[in-house]
Amino acid sequence: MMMQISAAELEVLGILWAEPGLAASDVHEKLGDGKDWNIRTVKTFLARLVEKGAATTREDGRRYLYFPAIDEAEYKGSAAGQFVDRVFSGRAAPLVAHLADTRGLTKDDIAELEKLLGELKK
Amino acid sequence: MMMQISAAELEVLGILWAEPGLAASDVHEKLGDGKDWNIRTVKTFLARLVEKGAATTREDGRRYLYFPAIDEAEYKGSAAGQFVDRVFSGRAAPLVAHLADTRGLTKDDIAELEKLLGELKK
DNA sequence: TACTTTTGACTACGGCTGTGGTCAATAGGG
DNA sequence: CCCTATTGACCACAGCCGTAGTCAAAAGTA
Repeated sequence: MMMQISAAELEVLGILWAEPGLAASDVHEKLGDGKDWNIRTVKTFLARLVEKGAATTREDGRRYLYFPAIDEAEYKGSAAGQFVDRVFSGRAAPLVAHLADTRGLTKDDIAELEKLLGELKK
Repeated sequence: MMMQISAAELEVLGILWAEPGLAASDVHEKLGDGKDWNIRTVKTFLARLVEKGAATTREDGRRYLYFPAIDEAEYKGSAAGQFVDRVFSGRAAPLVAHLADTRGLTKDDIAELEKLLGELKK
């Protein structure tokens, strides 16, 4: 059973995956445009990630530096699995079909998927 | 902005998509093996789906028959979109790659995806 | 008719979530 | 040296979620 990480927490964890060892204020600054969370909100999410075992801290003087404690690829794979199970009864193809249908896939997406399929067939 | 439907509610809604016009007790009976929810729990989910506008009712004597009020394909497409945005920055290919990686794709999946890609390229 | 079952309506309740406030200690600026 | 800004620790609070319980009316059953 995979750790339960909320959307907001994942946003924060994503920043740590991209750049481990940030302080809370750094994470706050690196948030995307849409997310104008209060610094305390960011700290709450960091604290919850630590509680959940998804991140760890190292003391750095008066503050903490935060590091991811779970593997990005592993987490994403598991999340993807849960999602297809939940919504698409475990079938990957309908998922891609729906994506293609509602938002379209770029030429790049298609090329990348083809390459991937080529490798999988071996 | 898509309706927010929880995992448990979606399970119930899935039953209504497969067979619209069921009563609460019918839905209860049709639940998969793992889900041995109390009938009252099922009724709570049905009521919440109605509150959220994801299902509607028709009176049938003393009870209600429940019908989905949102389109299955549309919902799934939107859910898939939100998921890839949230976890994979909107890229479909890495999602499939992770699925392949952590759980493997069946020969059927691969064949289906290839067919799909063939159509998309046209 | 008297009892049991089913149904909808309403209520409960602890955990998770998003959002941030309060407080006290400390570090840095003037 | 004093004031302000920053930081962690702790707290709050409403809304959603999973999981039902209670109650009263109605339907079915002996």
